[in-house]
Amino acid sequence: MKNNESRYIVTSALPYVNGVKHLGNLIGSLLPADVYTRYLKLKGKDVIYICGTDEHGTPSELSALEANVPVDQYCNEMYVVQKKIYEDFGLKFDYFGRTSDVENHEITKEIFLALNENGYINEKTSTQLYSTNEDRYLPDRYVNGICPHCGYENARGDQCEGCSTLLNPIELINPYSITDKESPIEEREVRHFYIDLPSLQTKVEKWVDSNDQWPTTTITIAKKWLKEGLKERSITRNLHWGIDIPLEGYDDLVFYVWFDAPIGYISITKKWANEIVKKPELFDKYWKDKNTKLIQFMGIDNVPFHTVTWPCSILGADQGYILANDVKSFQWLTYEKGKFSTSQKRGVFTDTALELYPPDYWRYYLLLIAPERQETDFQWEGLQSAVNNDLNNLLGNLVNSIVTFSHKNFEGKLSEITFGDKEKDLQDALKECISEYTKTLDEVEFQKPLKAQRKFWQFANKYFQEKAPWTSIKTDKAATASTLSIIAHSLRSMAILLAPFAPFTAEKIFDQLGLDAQSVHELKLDDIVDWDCLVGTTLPEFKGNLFTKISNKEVEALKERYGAKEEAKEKKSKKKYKGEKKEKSKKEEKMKESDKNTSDLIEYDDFVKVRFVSAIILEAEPHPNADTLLVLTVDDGKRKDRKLCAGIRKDYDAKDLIGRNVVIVDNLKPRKLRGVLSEGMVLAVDDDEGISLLRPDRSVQAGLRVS
RNA sequence: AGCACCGUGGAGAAGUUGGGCAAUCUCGCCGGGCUCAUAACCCGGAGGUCGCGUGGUUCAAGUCCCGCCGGUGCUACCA
Repeated sequence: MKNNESRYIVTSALPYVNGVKHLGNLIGSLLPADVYTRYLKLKGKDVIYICGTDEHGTPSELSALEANVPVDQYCNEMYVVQKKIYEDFGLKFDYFGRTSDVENHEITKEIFLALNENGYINEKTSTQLYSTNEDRYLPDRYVNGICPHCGYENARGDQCEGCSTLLNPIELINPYSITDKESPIEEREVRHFYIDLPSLQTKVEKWVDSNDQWPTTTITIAKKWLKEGLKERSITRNLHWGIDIPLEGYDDLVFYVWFDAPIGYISITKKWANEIVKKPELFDKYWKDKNTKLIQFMGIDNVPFHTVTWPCSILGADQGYILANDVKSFQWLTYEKGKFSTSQKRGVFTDTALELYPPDYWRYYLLLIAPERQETDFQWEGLQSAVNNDLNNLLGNLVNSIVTFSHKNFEGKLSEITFGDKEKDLQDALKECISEYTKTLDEVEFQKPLKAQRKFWQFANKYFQEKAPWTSIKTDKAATASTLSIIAHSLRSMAILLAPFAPFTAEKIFDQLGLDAQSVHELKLDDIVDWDCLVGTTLPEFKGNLFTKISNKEVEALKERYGAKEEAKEKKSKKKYKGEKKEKSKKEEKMKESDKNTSDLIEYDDFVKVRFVSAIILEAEPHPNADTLLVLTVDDGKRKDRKLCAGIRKDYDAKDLIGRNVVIVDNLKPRKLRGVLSEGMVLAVDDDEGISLLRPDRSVQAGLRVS
């Protein structure tokens, strides 16, 4: 039955070794790849799941520096930490390796040499900034300085956030290292190897075009890069931590992490073949046989590397490695309407998640909201609802019910099933569930197969309710026994279907049904429907609830603790504002009513907190990135270079504003508006005719306080 | 700025590739039923001009086209 086509390699984007990942990273590739692998196994396919840590590059070096340990030791430690977390989440890799392993060094060098042999490698020199105290060359994003175009003081090496001009770090005035601001900076000539992507464009384009079954987002991104035309790309860096260049005289260089990281998929498989299963011949069978299907999971940011640059390396090296058959990408997961942020401590990280709740709670909820088509939002109430309503009420309670009822009346013995109309409906519902489940999983979707399962859970509850065994027990014991038995069999099917998504729960259900818990992972699609395998067996005594509900109190506390509160409030008020705007245009009367409301009076003390001062406009120019904004330079009595963004462009010409008196809010927290820092706010009113700036009755000097 | 994606009842999502009879699901809300189980489960109901345009195409648009507004991401040496 197993033919050549049923061999798969599933990969998840390699998590960077630096630090514990948040839930977005988990659902963005690791978790779906695990579910998909488990599903392929359920289908009886020959499949391996390959992942590992991506370890090279500047961030590793810096993190190690901060932790005050050698970088290799740092990576060793973090590798262990991450690996443990993923295992605890039930991610069942065939092998979780590392890009710093010797196999990756070897294969990366081989690929480089092959590319060089085939004429796709060029050497070039460029000027790079070097931080003398740190003894490091500075990647673009690790250097800040004054923007030569707009004078913005903290322009990044790659792009000025003030005027959004793309920059080369050597253009910066007074550049400094963001990791050591005091360190003197030198310009140094360095030579680097470049991969000649332009020469490989036709080949990779042909390959991309042959993959019209890819998800749309994947294709769109790949084609966009190709359309713009590929540029030569440097594949080496002046770092210490990385893979050496296998040529004489380049001891100061290592490969750029993005060159060697994806090669990790190959090298980790090699290590798996050699050391885990000890069948070295499997390596070629998986990676060099055209009948292997490579399915890669990743966040959307990784798509260009997996559809364009890495395939270019493989195609250019031409060593027979296969390319991806499917590149499944995920959008971002947001956290309570904001971003997950390591620095601001917003969001839940994988280690703390496991301390809070069992892995299946997270797996179920995250997969239910998997950001497949669009960004989706993690919300504590969502987790609560998924756990309480879906898992506990529908599934857990049904198990609970059957076991206790059966023990009360039948000593846990399961009888044969008598099939009537209702039973046939239940069978049909399961068939439909399986059909939806396989159809959507074959399309590499995750929300839908879960929802299909939930639908069946509901159906089973409904059946149970309609059969009302607590009533029938009084009159017809045999029929009641049959009802319990068919539900017990349904639960067995549910467990098998659920196993790829929530493996621990599936095991628990099997255990409660008196089956071997581990066997739930070994059964195949054909084993799911079975209406007599439990007949005559005895259910074990009730082993306790499958789930524990999450209380409202807990949710409140969690929100507080993990930084969800503030942001949520902010967003709410934003929404309200939007809503008001809508009403304003449609139902203005309501607005007037709310104006009359006197409950919003403030104390004098509140008023004096806001410092309104007079100012004079010195310059005005259009905002580079926003059609509605003007950037004003004003004299506020203290400085003559204060910049304010004002949304008045549709009603004012920049040139008419020079020299005008205005009133500004002096102590408003500066905020960046579309890339330009606005230090304050100009007062204006707005009616049907447009915007009108406020000004003193006669011309006055700048810096006078409004009182 | 360019490009891409997104904007669907109070909340979160599906539906947009191939336009078609009642816009789907989960939660929340209102009312009812049942009691084996963890205030569970089951049934019924209210609530949406599918961001905006009195825009275009069409017999027909949430779905295609145009414009606008809002949000997010990417723009190649952070990974």
